[in-house]
Amino acid sequence: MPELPEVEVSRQGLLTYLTGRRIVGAVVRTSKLRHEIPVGLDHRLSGLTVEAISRRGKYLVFDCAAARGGGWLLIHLGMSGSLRLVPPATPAQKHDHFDLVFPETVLRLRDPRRFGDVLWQDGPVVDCHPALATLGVEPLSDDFSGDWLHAATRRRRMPVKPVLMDNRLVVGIGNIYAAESLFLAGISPLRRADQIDLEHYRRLALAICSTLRASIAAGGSSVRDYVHSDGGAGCYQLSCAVYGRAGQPCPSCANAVQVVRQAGRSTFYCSNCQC
DNA sequence: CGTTACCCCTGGAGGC
DNA sequence: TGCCTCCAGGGGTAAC
Repeated sequence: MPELPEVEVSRQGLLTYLTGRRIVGAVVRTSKLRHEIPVGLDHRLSGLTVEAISRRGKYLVFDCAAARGGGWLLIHLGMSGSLRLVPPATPAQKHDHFDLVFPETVLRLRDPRRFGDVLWQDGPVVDCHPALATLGVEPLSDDFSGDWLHAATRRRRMPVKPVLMDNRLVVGIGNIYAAESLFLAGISPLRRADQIDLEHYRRLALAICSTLRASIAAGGSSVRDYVHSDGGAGCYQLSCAVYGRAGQPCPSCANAVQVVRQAGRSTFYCSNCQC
């Protein structure tokens, strides 16, 4: 579920329901996800108001009266995390690790693999939190471009695909969108990052932006349902050109889509269209 | 410094 | 039916 577009659409879905709402408590059922959930978080959150919800990379960032003595709640969904709004007193199920409780609704985090995170940053500044401090550029911001990408990869001898997934460089690009963007740009995922020229990086940056934006636009309705309590019904499937399609015809040239292993992850691509 | 190998954790799919 | 292996949209760390 969660790469940048899914997190962004979740954010947009939650905005309407939670902005301006007062937190009455939190429930921690599993203390350790990727990191330990801070002790006393329930007490710290109680009485604070959610003033805004933003996103940094794949983190959801809840502004809990940060400028007025509160702080920031950070939620990362890892590989298998999901958020739902459920009615108060809805029984928790297996893997429901954390609740943010409001008078009229509960934001519930479910995460079977527990690669997600619930973190807290006290005070007015969120960027100093260790989880955010080393993050790279937002791919949908003005700071991101082909020229920037080209300059930032001059000493990167790794294949371009794992470089795209390095969140110290660019955030939010996971295994799916790395593959899809490289396909759209006609660049092989095996190419060394430092051997790709400026023109191709300009194509790649445009491909990344359009892929992410299209996914945000397309994901809207389904992830909004996902955020609501009716999760499960009508699971939305993103239509991919190459990801997950090993052996199937490339949508452009009909050659079989290839799959290889890079840095422990599957990489899908068309060896005819991408070079 | 850049790069690799491995670890964290559960569940689903498919082979036998 | 069970047991086994492999795979999964993320990310951190130790070691070379």
